[in-house]
Order: sequence, then structure tokens, then C-alpha cells
Amino acid sequence: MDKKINAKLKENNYKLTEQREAVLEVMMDNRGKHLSAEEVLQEARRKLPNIGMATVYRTLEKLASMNILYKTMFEGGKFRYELSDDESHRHHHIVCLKCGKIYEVEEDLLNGLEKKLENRGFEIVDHELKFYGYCPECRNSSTK
Amino acid sequence: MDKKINAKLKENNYKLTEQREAVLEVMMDNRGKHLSAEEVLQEARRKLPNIGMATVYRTLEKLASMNILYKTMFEGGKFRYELSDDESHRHHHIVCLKCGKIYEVEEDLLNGLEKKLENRGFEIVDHELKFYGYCPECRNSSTK
DNA sequence: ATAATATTAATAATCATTATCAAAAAATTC
DNA sequence: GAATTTTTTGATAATGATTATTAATATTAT
Repeated sequence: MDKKINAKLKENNYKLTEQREAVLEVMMDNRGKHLSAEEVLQEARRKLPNIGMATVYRTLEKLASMNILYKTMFEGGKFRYELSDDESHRHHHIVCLKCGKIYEVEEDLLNGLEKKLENRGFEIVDHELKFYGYCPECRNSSTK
Repeated sequence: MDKKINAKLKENNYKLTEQREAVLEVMMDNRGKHLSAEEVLQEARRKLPNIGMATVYRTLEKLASMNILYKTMFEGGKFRYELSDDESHRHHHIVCLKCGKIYEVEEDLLNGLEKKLENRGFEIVDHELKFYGYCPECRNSSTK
């Protein structure tokens, strides 16, 4: 188990039950992927067949609120969760319209943008950016 | 009725029933606002008391598919619709976390970003950017 | 007008998520 | 360590936004 994660769990005195551990393991096994709650449930049941869906939702919610996971709404009105690598470092997404794969975009692409808005009197606390298009593999394939 | 809109309707040979007209009027009366389907239904019923919610959903969907409306998913997993002022000119949003008001951000803030991604082999066809924070009015008020 | 096509309103169905609640597990108190 | 309180769980019901169904109504073409 990752040290930082462990630290966060303690800091929130969060009891690590076997259900919560199963969910965390699923997220760690899928580092870099963006899983829906349903997908997490499927995977978690391979480790713990009786885990209930309410528990999975509750756990994902809790982990997201401690910034251990990112929770993002993608097309189709479904939330997806991914392991947060580095605390406060938000990043953004490119969704391939063909294969559906989700790639990451580093934060610093957005530098300067928030400043412009703050010059207009807004106070920005968060933002969310998604690109839709074709990834390098799909781009040149015939069946876009 | 706006000329451009009328042209688009014709171009898609879209029959302007009284229900559809009511929905369009609501959107035009609320230019600049971002309405949920439910809100459109409420307003539309003031003009046409028997209009059904399925009709409102269908109509909003149709108008969005002709680019007469923008359809955007905001927090809470709800779509909101707004009148599209200018055809292909996408814009983005700042959502005030206090009053919920939605402000617009002009496109050109993002210039250059897509190019960087295209240099990496992606082909970008669309994007979506939302900022969350406090608007100038709410920023200095005591009860953030 | 008559028949074919579109559109509608009401309502049921869907799907992701949340709430409820009694049972099980864990922690705390005596 | 047994008794009691607190937390967590799983099953299931409820919710809320959206979509599908369907029979009735309106519109258009013949």
C-alpha cells in the first residue's frame, strides 16, 4: 500500500475494512485508468464476492473526498474514478471519440488562463477541461 | 423570430408546431441563461399549459442537434440548454459556487492549447472547459 | 375526403446514484 | 471479557433525470 495513501487514511481516521481495501486495490491495480462505479464493483467482486454496490459507491465517494481519487463526470452522465497521483495537481483529459480511451493532459497547459479571469474579478477555485478527438492510434485508421 | 434560426429550421425542414415554438420562445426570452429541461418545461407551460415533458426533451434535443442551442452538462448530472448566439463559436463557463450563476468565457482564451496537443499526434474536434469559483459579486460577501 | 406520415401527451421504463434499515462487525465501556 | 455503543455493511427501495412506448391527434400528400 502506498505510503501517501496510508497517511491520508490515518489523517482522516478511516478504518480500512476488507471492503475498502478491495476497492483501493482495484483502483491501484488500475492506475491510470478511469473506472466507473460499476466497473469497480465487478473488479472488487473478484476479490470479495459479496461486496455490495452501495459499499462501493460509499467508498469511492469517501476516497474522492480525501483526494485519494479523482471523480470526474464523462459523457453518458456517468462518473468515473481514477487514482490521484499527486495531491493538489489537477489534470485534464482527452477522450478519444473512437476507442474511448482517456488520456491525460498536464495542468500547466492552462497556466495564465485563470489569471485573466481573476483580473476580471472572479476568484477561481477549480476548473475542468476535456478535449474530444482522436488519439494518435485511431487518427489514421480507416473507421473513424 | 431570429432570421438565422428560421433559416436553420427550414434547412432541416423542421415543422414549427406551437409546442416547438413555445420552447423556442422560452429560450429566446432567456437569452444568456442556462436552463434545465425542467425549467424550460415550467416556462413553456405558461404559454402552452398542456405541453408535455417528453415534447420539451425532444425539442431541446432537436434544436441542440441543429446547433440552435448549446447543451452542456453541469454539476449535479443535469444538462442545461442555452441559445447559441453564433454558429461555430463555442464558449466556456464560469460557475459561481455561491450564487450558481453561470458566466461565459470567450473561446480565444484557449488559443494555442489544441495546437500543443495536435503536435503530440492527437486530432482535436471539440473541447469543454468549466471554471468553478466566485463571481465578482459573491467574492467579497461574507457568506461564501 | 382518404390514406400515409409526423407529432404529441401521458405514462412506463431505464439507468446511475442515493437513501433506508436491519444485521453484522468493530470499538468502547464497565 | 461480556455488555453496550458506534460504525460499517449488504439488500433493497427510492430518487431524479432522461428516454422509450403507445395510442391519440394533427398534418401532409394522394
